[in-house]
Amino acid sequence: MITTVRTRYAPSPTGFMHVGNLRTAIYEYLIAKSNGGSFILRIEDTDQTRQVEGAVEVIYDTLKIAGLNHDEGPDIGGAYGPYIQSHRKTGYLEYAKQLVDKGAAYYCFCDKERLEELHRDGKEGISKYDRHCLRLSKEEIKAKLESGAPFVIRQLIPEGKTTFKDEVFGEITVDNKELEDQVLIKSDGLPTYNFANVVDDHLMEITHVVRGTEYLSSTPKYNLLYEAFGWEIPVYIHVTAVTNESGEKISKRKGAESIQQLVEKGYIPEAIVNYTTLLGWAPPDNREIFSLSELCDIFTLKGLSKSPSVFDYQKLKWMNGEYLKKMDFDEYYKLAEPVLKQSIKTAGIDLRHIGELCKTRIEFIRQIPSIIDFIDELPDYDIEMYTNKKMKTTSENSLDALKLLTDFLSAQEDFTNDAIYADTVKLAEEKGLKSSQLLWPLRTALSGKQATPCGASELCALLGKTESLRRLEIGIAKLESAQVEK
RNA sequence: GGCUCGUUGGUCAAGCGGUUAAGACGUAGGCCUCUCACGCCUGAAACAGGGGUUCGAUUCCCCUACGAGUCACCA
Repeated sequence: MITTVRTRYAPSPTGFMHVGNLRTAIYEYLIAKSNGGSFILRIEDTDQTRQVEGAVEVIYDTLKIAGLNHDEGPDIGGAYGPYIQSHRKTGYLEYAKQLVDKGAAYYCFCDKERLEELHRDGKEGISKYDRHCLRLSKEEIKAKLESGAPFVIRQLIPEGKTTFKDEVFGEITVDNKELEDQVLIKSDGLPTYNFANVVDDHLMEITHVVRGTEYLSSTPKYNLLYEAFGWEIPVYIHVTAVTNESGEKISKRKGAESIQQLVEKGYIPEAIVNYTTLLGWAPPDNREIFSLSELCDIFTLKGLSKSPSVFDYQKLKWMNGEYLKKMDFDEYYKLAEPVLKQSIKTAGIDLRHIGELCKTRIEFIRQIPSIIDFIDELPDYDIEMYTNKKMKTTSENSLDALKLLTDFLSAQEDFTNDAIYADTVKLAEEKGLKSSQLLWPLRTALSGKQATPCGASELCALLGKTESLRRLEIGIAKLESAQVEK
């Protein structure tokens, strides 16, 4: 029998998606796509008290940013709709009643007060529903229902043990004594998440249920439900949590950032997806840089980790730089151009070239201004920078060098990088100097910075003759006034 | 507290009874170079602890410690 793999990402619309959420979605997507299956989006909004404005849009937006295109969902439809749980409420009660008829569930009329009391009296923190309403006779139930008394429907957990198989954790057995008769249908008539989930997964023919390990302990109850209905149990894949440096599961409350915020901070979506996938999953080989479609080709359940992973910004930052380096130049330039335009007002500068120089030296586009800000305006710098042991320069010989260079550059006609470099080296040779003894002071005078995106000769070409000479003059003045002070 | 799960360098992680215990980020040092960066090379750094099983345990079993999850008419 050939069954198509169907996975679903089933978030509740809280208006926030962090890397933990994203990672679950990625794995669902990859499991489906690596098997030629379908990836479905379903919104789990059965809690009417927690509706958040615009929350569903955040989910659409995030999936789109990440490139996780779903095959079915509220916004695009599909053969198994509707894809918003609150829109499909009609069926749940009927299914719950089926369970009542089968003896796998029962009506409960206990009010909040009684339940609270029950919890309060519970010993040692263990408090299960006491099956008070299970004792009700058929007639009593009928009478209460007819009188319009509010009710819930609870799952009747049978005696024994329940075993289920998870693809990452293996077989897990739990004594049913640990399981509570959980509510299936709430008094507002809506299903609980736990019930809606089972019914919808079955109705939507979901083959692989992927979710966080927080559901590991309720999985036996799901299995009991599937068994009571006589439905086929899906493949379970429980994925571990993503934590912060302190080992706490990341959450909005703990200061996690949303995917949208990460993108706003300059992280490239592909890098976020790449890094997030590797957080809790290891590829069969040693590669680390993967596109989403490459991941589809090589993804296997085998690489999923059993222990939680700490989210490491440092490594994500590195990966972001890697993506920037390998990015197609035009695509990169589209991102860099606005930043370049803003930080360079000087006319006649080839921005594309500057962009090119920056490309391999940054991890974020926003780092560009700080490495090129000297172009518009020479920053005030410390003359200590002229002294460099390795370059064999001191403030004294730098002064001589700058004077020499002023004469030399004034006379220089070919103001291209190659020509200036070659001629400067030649000049140094003639004067019995190391080329660095000219080039180092030159770079310093032109940029006033410890680090520049290119060498001294290229700086000359970049700034032009007039500006270069002007900056040399400033350098000379700085060095001379320092000598006078001595 | 009960139950369930987990524990390889600072972090992500490979390993699936016999290895000098991979690799990556970070870190230290070096090389290259007109600076920085890129790139390249090298180094430091780990099997939580204790018992078994076995000729042999990071790998299998048990106990302890630590951590996580869960115990709602929330998802």
